[in-house]
Amino acid sequence: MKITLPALKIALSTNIKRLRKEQGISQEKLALKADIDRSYMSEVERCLANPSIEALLKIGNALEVTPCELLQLGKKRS
Amino acid sequence: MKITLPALKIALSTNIKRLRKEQGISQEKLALKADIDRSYMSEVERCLANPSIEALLKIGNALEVTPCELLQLGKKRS
DNA sequence: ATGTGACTTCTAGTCCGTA
DNA sequence: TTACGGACTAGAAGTCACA
Repeated sequence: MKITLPALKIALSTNIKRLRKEQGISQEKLALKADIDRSYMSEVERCLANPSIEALLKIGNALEVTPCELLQLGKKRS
Repeated sequence: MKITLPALKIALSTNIKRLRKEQGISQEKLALKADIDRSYMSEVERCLANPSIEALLKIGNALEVTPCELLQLGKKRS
């Protein structure tokens, strides 16, 4: 079944928030580490942005996960 | 270790080409199915584009895989 | 069937501020 | 510390033509 864009954005947002909090860092610190703007990071977490794979990669590297993991949806069985 | 943007693009390109050929469809047909431009699809496969997660989603849906699978790097062990 | 160039439009992404 | 706004610039994405 097809995934929707909102669902994907929510998955991304959830994953970022979870990983960020696990590492105990603020949105701003993460943005700094990922070398992207803090207001844009905020938009990503609020599901307002539509980031490129480059942005995804930067965030992933800052959180030490693959871009793929950032997009992982809440697990489902086939 | 950090992933580089070129590496990610190559992974994406490779995955798209592989899946597309498995399904025996042309770049053009895939572009049509994904509702994106044929020339843009060509750029993605040649690692020239930096697609958004929306574009990723469209291509993934057309190929019936998750966006996550499209970004999967050539398997490596931890 | 695909690559590529030239061009346009729109949005990704930055930078600044305020609450 | 985060949400949210406006104004701006860089680059994603669409269209068309041609090799």
